Amino acid sequence: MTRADEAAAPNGRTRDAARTQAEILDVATREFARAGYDGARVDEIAARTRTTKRMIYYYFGGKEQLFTAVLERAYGVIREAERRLDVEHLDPVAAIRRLAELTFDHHEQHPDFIRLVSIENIHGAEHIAASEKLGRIGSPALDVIRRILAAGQESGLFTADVDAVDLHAMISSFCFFRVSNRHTFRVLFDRDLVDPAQHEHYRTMLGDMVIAYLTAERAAE
Amino acid sequence: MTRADEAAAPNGRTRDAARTQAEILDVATREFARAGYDGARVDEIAARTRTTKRMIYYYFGGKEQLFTAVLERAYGVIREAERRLDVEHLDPVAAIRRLAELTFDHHEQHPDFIRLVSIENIHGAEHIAASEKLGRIGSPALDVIRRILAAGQESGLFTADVDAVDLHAMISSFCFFRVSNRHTFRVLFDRDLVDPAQHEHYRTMLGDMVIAYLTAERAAE
DNA sequence: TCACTAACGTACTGGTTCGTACATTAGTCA
DNA sequence: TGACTAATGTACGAACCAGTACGTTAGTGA
Repeated sequence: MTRADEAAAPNGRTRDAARTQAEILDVATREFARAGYDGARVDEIAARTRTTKRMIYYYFGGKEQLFTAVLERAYGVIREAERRLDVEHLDPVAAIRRLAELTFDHHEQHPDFIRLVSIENIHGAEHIAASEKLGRIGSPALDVIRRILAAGQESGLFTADVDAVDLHAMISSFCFFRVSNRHTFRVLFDRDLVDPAQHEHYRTMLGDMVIAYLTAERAAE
Repeated sequence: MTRADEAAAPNGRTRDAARTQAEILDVATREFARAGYDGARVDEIAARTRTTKRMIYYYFGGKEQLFTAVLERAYGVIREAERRLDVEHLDPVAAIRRLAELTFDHHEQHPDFIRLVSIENIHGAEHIAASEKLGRIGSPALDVIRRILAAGQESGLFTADVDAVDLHAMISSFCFFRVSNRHTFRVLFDRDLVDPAQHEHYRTMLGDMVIAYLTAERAAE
């Protein structure tokens, strides 16, 4: 049930529902990320698969549902990474920095995911709204942030009274923008935000920004 | 040469190249922002105009060039707003906050612009790269940031040694994300980042974040 | 081993959509 | 005022593309 089992094939053409579906999802992810929802071609996806267009409709129903399935899997990947994060042993400052870096790294390593989310926003998030899987789960990152924030605020280390969702937005915005807008930013300002040589530079900048915000001395509010 | 001059029309149908072009651009902006580049329909744009599809090709050449023209005008609007900004009389902290708020407000008030930029990034910024107008101008905001940053760093008020482009990226990321990703964010985290009731909340958060970053006490670097 | 079904392939269609060939009219300048 | 051109309208075509009707084969359980 894990992936393909090429060995079992008699002459090369085996029937394997799970593998076929996974292959379609892989190719569809690239195609949707490449060209957007309307720019993506079902025929193109089929052509890059070892199967045919008929199978896409057989397994997923249509282009819309295929895109929804692609989104569900992409969100699943980052949630899994967030779940694996362990910051219990760190102090609040180090823990927040660690979480921010996880988001930073994941976004950088998964530009297709960023593109899919951008595309989904162009379409008003209608696909994830219709998805049952993505509807009411809530991100694991949010739970982590909540715990760190509570510890940091209680100890007096964190002076800002943000809530977890807003802090998540702050971290995500920096990480997301850097990848999603790198093309226009490069053309307009002649700077590559995803230049590997600047990786550490921006990673540090993000952490500094978040920590500075959380620990700043506030004037009387 | 400013806009239309309805008065001159004898019975309602006048020939006015400037007005026709402006009207096409207005409608095209909405249509591209609504549906993305590939989702936008040239026929739909023509239908919502007082002219015909023929005119779109007559004046702009094609769908691609029309989209480029739409982008050029949209960028022109924000650059004009940045040019009008006057922060010379403010101290560096207030000046940076003021500039951040300008970006914040502009992005909030021009969601179509945000969508167009998102769409352009999906397409690798190929249209603005091909544009002569947008190629080598550089944003007025950048000049403003450079001056403020120099003053703030000289006076010792700003401890961070960022450059103007990176600071611009930081400010833009927060403002852009809030608008561009509001749909997925609302569905996934049940929070409307563009809720009018939270306008001041996020505006303050942005300013606090940037100022905290710029003025934070750094450990020895 | 045979029947049954899940998995798969081929060929096609109906609607859509960008773009254009061709025809026409309003303004303007000599 | 008449000729010339910029501006505009109509009708159509060719390609493209999501989706499907119909037919076939591999595995599997009785």
